[in-house]
Formats: sequence, C-alpha cells, structure tokens
Amino acid sequence: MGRKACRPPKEGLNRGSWTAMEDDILVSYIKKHGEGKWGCLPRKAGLKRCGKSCRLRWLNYLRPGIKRGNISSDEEELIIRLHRLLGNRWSLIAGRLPGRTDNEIKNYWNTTLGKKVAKTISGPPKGGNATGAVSGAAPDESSAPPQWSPDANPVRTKALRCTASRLPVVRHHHTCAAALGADHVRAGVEQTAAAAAVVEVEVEAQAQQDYPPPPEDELSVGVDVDFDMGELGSLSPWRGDVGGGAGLGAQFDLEALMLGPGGDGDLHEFAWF
DNA sequence: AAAAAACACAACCGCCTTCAC
DNA sequence: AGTGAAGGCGGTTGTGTTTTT
Repeated sequence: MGRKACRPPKEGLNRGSWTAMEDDILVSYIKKHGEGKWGCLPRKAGLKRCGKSCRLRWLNYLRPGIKRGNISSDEEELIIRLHRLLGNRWSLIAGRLPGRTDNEIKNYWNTTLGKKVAKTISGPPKGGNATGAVSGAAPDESSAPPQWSPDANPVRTKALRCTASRLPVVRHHHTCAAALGADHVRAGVEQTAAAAAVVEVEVEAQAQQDYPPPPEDELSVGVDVDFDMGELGSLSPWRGDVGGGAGLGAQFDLEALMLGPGGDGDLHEFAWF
C-alpha cells in the first residue's frame, strides 16, 4: 500500500495561463499554510488546478524574491560557465543564481544564450577539442578552458561523480594510465564536505585511441583533497592520485572551480590536466 | 497595412527519485 | 520490503508578441 492519494481528479481543471485571481488565491493560501502538500493544495485552496501546476506557478513566479527578466551580463557569464560545467542541470545552475528559477534559465538558454554561445563557438576556426562530447546533458566543451590536442591527449573522459560516503564505483569504457595523466577530463564530484576529505570518484572514460580497457575494478581514483576552499567562482589547485591495478597508478593535479561556499552535498567540478 | 516568420516565455508532460504507508 | 503517491526535474509545446517581408 502506498500513501493516501491526495491528487484531485484531472477532469474539470483549468489549464493555460494563470489569472490574477488564481495567483491571489495561491499566494494567500501558501502564506497561511506554507509550501508543500501540493497534491492537496488545490482542493483545500479552492483552485481548479493540479498540484504540479500550483507548485510550478509558486516556485517560478509567485515566490518572494523572484527576479524577473533583465538577466545581467554577469549573470549571463555565470550561466555560460555553469552550463559548460554542469550541462543542462538547470536546477543546479539556478541554485547558483539567487532569485532566478530553473525554468527561466532554461528558457533563456534555449532562446537566447544557447544560440549566442553556439555562434561564438562556430565563429572562430575549428580545432582544439572538437572531438567527442560529454554524454547526456552535454556541457558545452568547445569553450572549456583547458585546451588540448588530440595528438598529445589521447583520451577523453566524461562525467565523474561520487559522494564521500560511498564506496568507490568505477566504470570505464576505455582508459589508460598515460591518458589519465594528460587528459582533458571534466569531473563532477558531489561530496559531503569535510576537511582533508578523501573523495572516491566514479569514472566514465572514453578513449580516442585503442587502448585495451583494463579489467573491471582495477581502476580506482582517489582524490586526496586539501580542502582549502577557494573563493566562490575562483579556480583553486587541488592534487589527486589515481591508483589501481594494471599499472594505472598516476598522480595528477587538478583545478576546481568553486561553485559554493562548501557544505554538505556541495558540488565541485574538476578538470584534469 | 497585412501576412508570415521568428522569438520569447509560461505552462504542460513524462520520467525518475523519494518517501509515507 | 513492497507499493504507489508526491515531489522534482528536464524536455517540449502552445501561444502571445515582435520583427521582417
């Protein structure tokens, strides 16, 4: 048995744009009863809307502190940078822009910024890291800072993720020690913050050259973090170790773009060189 | 001035994860 | 532990507005 159903039937619900009166009802209800329980809210507030619609309306437009429009050039720059690192993880990006919502940023990117960035990229002559892509919600790599040439850096690695509380999980398609030492790697590490934390990293790598993939579980990556948090938005140097069997041991330096002041579940992005 | 095309953005949809039972 | 509702997220669509032809 699941929890009690709270959602109202879908029939007879209003759709489309919200009226000022609906907004008023929603705002005054939430002021009185607080956020949450979206499933029950429409019935209790007397709104002919589904809970999801109420939630969206509140979070994106009615919530206090929401900034609307006029995205500044500073904000634009930050969005571009965060998108480069995080891809289409709009809620994460929005979390770094006070007063902005994921929906607004997503819309802004899809209509304006994405095209702008694409134009910038396609403008200058091709070269550098034109190959490959980070999978899924692909961050915009073409403008990523560490320039590398395919000749010198044979492997591209994508998407690292971990939490400090987890045992290391390693996934790889193809990889090699040399590549790990001289790679163009983008790593997203979610960790619970702690001084001098040792972070276990999940790796997904893709080779451009045919190196024999090491057997499963022979590659492990430990990032020995000197948890000297840099200034928000700054790059700070970190040092890490790649251990594991099959001669894969290697040391590497990395830079971390500080996206937050450091706290539980804070997100860090690493780039290997 | 009118029609067509392009743009901007609010809202919806479906999927996945979390959580209460 | 299993089940199903609620919550959250990203992708997509619909529609009003602006620009171009």
